[in-house]
Amino acid sequence: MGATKTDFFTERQNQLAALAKALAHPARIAILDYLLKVDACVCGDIVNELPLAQPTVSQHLKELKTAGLIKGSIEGNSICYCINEKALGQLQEFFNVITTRENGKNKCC
Amino acid sequence: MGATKTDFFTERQNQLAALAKALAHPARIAILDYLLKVDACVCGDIVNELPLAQPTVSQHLKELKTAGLIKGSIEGNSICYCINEKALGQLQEFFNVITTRENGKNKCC
DNA sequence: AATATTAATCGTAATATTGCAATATAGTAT
DNA sequence: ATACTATATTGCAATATTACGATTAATATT
Repeated sequence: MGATKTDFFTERQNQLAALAKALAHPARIAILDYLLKVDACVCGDIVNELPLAQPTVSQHLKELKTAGLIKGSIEGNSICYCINEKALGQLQEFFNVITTRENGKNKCC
Repeated sequence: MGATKTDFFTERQNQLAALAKALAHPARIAILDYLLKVDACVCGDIVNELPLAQPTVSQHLKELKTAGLIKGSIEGNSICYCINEKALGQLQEFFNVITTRENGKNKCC
């Protein structure tokens, strides 16, 4: 097998999982870290920041973009990347549900 | 290849990626949803809630437990699972960094 | 003790991800 | 036009994930 049974889960569950999957690699966390650090758009020097070859970085950027976590716009012959803040709302909302819940509601553990 | 180059990233980046990976499947989101809904430990009726076979669910539970997102304690001949609220602090903190940032800092996009 | 219940583990097939060399594409500059 | 620069795509090998049947281990019930 190996194929996720997406049909049996809700749209929201699949969407949350997809967002989490986009974050599920240290290189992609590192890319987001970098975009946050420079606090602005960045035109392609991400490759120099990472210990990975250019095609690999390009692939990770594509996954982040597909998931909606970053945006990219063409700027001459380079490309300008930046964080897409709005796209993170769903994930943050999910965490808020968990952490705003009162502690100690569990009957065991 | 297929093997992630964890050595080249920071401890924090690897840890965040590992947490995200644990969330990166709709079944595991569904398990967390269910644990939040019943707001308590649940002894194995998670299998009945999901469209997956018992060994598959057991495997997903193991991943969530390894990542620290849930806890499990033995209760007779069944096992009691519940959310581990504390373990989510890191992920939430990461999102806070992103969303507390002022909007409009991007020069393009 | 014999049987049932609950959940983990093993083995394995199908599929997905990771990483990179090689190549392609598209814009810039000379 | 030619060469250069920046990024994407392709193809492929190594590895990881997903799913489940079969089995196992442990406790409960009769």
